[in-house]
Amino acid sequence: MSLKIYNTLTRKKEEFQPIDEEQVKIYTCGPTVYDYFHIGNARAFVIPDILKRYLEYKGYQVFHIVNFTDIDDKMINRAEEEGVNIEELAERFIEAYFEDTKRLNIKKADAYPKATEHIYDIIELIEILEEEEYAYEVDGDVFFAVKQFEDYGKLSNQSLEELASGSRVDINEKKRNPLDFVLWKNSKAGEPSWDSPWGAGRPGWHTECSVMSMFYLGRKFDFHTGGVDLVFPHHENEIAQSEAVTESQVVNYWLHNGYINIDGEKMSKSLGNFFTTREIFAEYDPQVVRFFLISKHYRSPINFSDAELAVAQKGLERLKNTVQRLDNLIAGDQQELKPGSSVEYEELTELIETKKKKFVAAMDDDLNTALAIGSLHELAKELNTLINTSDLQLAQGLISTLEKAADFFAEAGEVLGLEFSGEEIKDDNLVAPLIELLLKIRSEAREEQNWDLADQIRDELAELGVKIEDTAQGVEWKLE
RNA sequence: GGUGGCAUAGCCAAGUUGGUAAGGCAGAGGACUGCAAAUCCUUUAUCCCCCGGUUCAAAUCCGGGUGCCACCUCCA
Repeated sequence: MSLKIYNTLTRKKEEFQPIDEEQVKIYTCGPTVYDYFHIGNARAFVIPDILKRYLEYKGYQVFHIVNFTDIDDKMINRAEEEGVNIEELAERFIEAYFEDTKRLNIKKADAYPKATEHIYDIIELIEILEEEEYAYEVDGDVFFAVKQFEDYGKLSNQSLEELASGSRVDINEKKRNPLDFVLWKNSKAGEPSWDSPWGAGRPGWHTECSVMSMFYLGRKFDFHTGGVDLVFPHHENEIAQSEAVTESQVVNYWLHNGYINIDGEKMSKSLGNFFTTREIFAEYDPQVVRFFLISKHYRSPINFSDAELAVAQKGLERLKNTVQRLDNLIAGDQQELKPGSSVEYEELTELIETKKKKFVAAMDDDLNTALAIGSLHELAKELNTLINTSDLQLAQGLISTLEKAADFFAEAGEVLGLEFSGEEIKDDNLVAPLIELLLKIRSEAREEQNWDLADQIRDELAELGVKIEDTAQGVEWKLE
């Protein structure tokens, strides 16, 4: 079985053929670090993480680059608003990015280049484009001449004429063609700038991704990911820049995730109807947020709401519950085991295999996480039915079969980036109130002179390392 | 105007090399339970926006229509 991926470039599902059998290269358009990222951005970071994890599951080594856009209009404006310098602003939100992606259980990329670290590489690329007559300079601005690039429009499946007719582009007298885009921007007074052959200025947005992707991944790499809104113009322009230089296809597979909507309307920073990911973390476990994001196919638009998250929470809990029961049974008192024949559980073993195959087939089919999760639910249902059987005998054959099921859940969890079993990360704040609660019960028991219960609470808490002291001022406790 | 996509039960949602509708949530019934909660099980679409066609067979293919969303301006 092999992985099939929908390629925006060809508008078809294609069988994945790695350039290098050993190592797959992925470039992801990362955030502009002027704010906390919102739940829509989160999707664009989780989806490539799923791709990466699944490729690793399939035995590939993955080399993944995520860039930070740390110089552009938004950065300049926000820095000014907040009265900080741009570097500080970038640093702050890069840190926030790492915190938030960590909580979403997104694996680290191999490198996180910043645009400002590659200014001279960007200048070099523009110089080549200028030499080859793909670019022209007007008063310190440098533009890419889209007419010079024959394939312009191939990603968004648009011809220049079509793009022009629907164009809402501002008329810029300097441009030869309204669709020409800025490679190098002449800086205004007070703006950050770098010296260049065209005077002081800064790079245009699209250029950095061409430069950084080829710098780290070479002139040919496997995947480029981003949100659908980046198809045009960002990725279209990136193709133009890169391929004008390489004269051959740079990216094999373009992956674009769908939007997150609010009440059917797209969520975006410009519309202001967005929720930052960390805002949502205050209400929901990051695992739930991740589960929500992958419970639908990555190319479909998804609606975001409190109700949807609540549904995701219940769905995830259901799976976790089953795995927990499984773990409990497996860890159960081994002495109680009765001899059992493995033949009895052959059916269950087959079932696990079937669901596993379904899971893999779903992931193979354009990363159909929704279907894959469905197979987990199906297995959970079967296991629960079995576990609920009152005359369930803990025979050795059953235990090893249940272990297979638990292994499968662990494996699936690794692919999906979810933890179904094990200790939940409980809020530390829970410990103190719990102990206080027990102490209150103990006090009540003492008042009723129920010394047995009171002592039991004290002794068993002591075993757990909680030492109780009855003082004149009341009950005190401490952790040993 | 161009381009891409969507329309499946109360809600969310999977499903095209055509073969007789996954899964989740809610609802209903039940198991368990001193009570409650939690948990678990069962159950819910004669039918997949509409019309027509191809076929032994279509949610899946073809033609036409309707509605919705996105991109064509910074946006994941």
